[in-house]
Amino acid sequence: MSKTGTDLIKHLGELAFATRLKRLAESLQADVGRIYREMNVDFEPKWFTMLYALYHNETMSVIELSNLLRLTHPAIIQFAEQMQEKKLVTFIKDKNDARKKLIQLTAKGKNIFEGIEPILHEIEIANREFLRESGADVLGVIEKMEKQLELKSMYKRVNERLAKNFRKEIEIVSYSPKLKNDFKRLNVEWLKKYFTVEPIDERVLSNPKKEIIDKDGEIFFALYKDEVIGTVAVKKSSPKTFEILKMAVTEKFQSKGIGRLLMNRAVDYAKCKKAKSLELDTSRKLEGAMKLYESFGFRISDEQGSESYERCTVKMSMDLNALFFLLLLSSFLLMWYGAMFGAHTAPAQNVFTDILFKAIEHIVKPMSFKTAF
Amino acid sequence: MSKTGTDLIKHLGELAFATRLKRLAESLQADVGRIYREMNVDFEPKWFTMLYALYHNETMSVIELSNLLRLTHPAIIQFAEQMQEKKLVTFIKDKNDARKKLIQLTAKGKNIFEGIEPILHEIEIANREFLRESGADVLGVIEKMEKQLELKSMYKRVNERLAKNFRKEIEIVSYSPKLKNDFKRLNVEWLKKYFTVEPIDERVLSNPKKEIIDKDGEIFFALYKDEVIGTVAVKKSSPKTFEILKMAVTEKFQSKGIGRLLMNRAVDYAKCKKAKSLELDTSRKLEGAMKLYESFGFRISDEQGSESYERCTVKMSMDLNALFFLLLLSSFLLMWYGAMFGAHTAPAQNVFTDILFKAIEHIVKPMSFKTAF
DNA sequence: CAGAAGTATGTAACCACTTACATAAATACT
DNA sequence: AGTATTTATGTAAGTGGTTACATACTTCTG
Repeated sequence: MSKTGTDLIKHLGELAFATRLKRLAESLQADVGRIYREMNVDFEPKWFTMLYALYHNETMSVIELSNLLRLTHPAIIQFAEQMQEKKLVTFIKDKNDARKKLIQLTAKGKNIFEGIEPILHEIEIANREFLRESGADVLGVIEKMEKQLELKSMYKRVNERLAKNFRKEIEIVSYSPKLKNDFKRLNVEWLKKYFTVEPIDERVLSNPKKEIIDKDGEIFFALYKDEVIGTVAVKKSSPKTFEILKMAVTEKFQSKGIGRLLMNRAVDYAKCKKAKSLELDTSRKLEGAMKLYESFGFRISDEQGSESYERCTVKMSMDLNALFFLLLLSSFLLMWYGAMFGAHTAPAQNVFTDILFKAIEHIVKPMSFKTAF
Repeated sequence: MSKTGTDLIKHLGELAFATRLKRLAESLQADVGRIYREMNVDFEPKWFTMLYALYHNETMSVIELSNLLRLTHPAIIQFAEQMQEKKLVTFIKDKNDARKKLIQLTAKGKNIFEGIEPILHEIEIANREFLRESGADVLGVIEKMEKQLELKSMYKRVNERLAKNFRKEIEIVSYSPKLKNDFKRLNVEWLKKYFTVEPIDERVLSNPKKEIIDKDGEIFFALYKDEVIGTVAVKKSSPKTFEILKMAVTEKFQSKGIGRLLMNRAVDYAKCKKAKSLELDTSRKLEGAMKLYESFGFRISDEQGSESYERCTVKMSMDLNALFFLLLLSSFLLMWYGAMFGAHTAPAQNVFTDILFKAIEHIVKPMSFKTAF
């Protein structure tokens, strides 16, 4: 007990920040609720925002209220029914849209609202004074926090940190015979989930040595604590072109950047082997994978219908010379902007980076590297 | 819609401050909950504080946890049972107190906690960064707000403002025959609630002219919008002493300062009639009333058992000369402290005022005015 | 040492919502 | 014009607590 004082939530600081904030908010809400109750107006505090909205808007639909009050639509329906019981609102069918139920304040409803206005006024003043006493622009800070969360939710913030830590523990290794079964297992997992294991898949997955390694290729594996969680293969498909194929990350560990680690190794391998271009087959169905490939510089070179394969294939490719040029261009742009903004890492700069990268992508995307260079 | 933008809660500013705060807190909590869920640890976020407390405290009772986590004891019991089902805690009977149920983490519970520690660490850092981005000492501001509320709750803040506004609309009038029934009605209301209407009450309440007015007395009434909501009587009980009696405020309007308004008028009346001392009868049962009388300077002069009356009576009295002296003393003290602190109305000064008044009361309370002067 | 008062736990019912799912009507897309 | 998709509402069940009340045990008081 002595280790944590008498208020654990407070003691936990940033770790229980949300809980503490909620506690404060609930204590304030409870107090306001008590005020209304003791005034014995025939009215419940939870209705207040809805009453306010209807007082200023004549009629509103359920969804409109739901959006305005940021509550789910069942909540609006429940409140509306409670208020209807007290004869504070009536329901009207929308003439133009038979689905819509319009909610409208009755005369009694308007009266109640006008009746509680003096109370509202005092609540507002009491809150204003309370906020002033706290010595900071509290509403401003809240607004800032809301905006910060809109830019990047707390979920994303924590998750990104966790993924980064996780990636540090991943080891990428090359093919060895004892990993043969993992190569097959990992690929069969997603093939079965999205498509079927076709004969050509079966041949490659069962004979990695013959089908990949012996074709001037390599297979990489992602290891996490002795567990094989991902793989990718790369092989020569023509004298100056390498193909990337059989990329797989087990479901439990997806969206954590393992694919990127594997791709990095595969592309590096091809570069070492003096590849001039890279290609791969994928499918529109595999959105995540396509985004990953695009981020590496792959562009769609040939979109087939569902003719030859059951899974309608998208061919993607990338010219490694063009990529080199692009990197050079980016570096120059980055240096220029670096000079402009100095060494700060302020948000403004990040926004600028985003715009810059978007712009680069816009220039680059329409080009077909195969023909442009 | 256009009048209120797309977020009513934000639009309402100070009026919906608590709701907005709660919304922010809940969105943060939901995000953290999602992190835990996706980590698929066999653990729910709501248990976290309890797990933390038990990890650092070996065993804790239900009430101890309830105080530390600031949750009600049924909440603790519910969480504890859920955690027991997952084999995270066990229950032990306290050897010294058979009522007590001690909650203790199992080995599995400790393991789970250690397992989520890296997640906790990232949550803490993500929150810290988030708070830093918001550009103010948010935890400090929250602490300040909590303290501000501890000093005076939002309920009290709003209520005091409302009561003040309400009192402005109260009119105090003197006796007139058409108020005769109100005098009786208001007094019968509380007499019936706390005691019974005894013959002596009945006589006074039914003959106000003869029993009060004709004894060099007066009856005052509090009016609110044509409604008679309170009354008090004052009459001469000996050549230099006046008695205050039959004070009543209808239940609906109690705790709003009406009693004080009535007492003020009654005491003023007695002063005008050159009274040297005031006296009244009341009962320990009527706590609120006794506090009011004390705040006017009345002190207990004679406490009878329940002999003569059914309601065991407390006699209170006050020497008006002594009161005058006391006021003089207070004025001097106030002047002195005014000079010391200047014209500010900072909280420090209010605290000082409190101490000062407490001190004055301590000096004054033990004195029996009847004998001291 | 009995009885009153206080404390620790247990339990039921409620509260203010939410999630998940269902259905009907409107609109978009061949 | 017919079908697929989207939108608006309805409904049941769940969630994370709370309040109110009951019961068992302990401590205080005369």
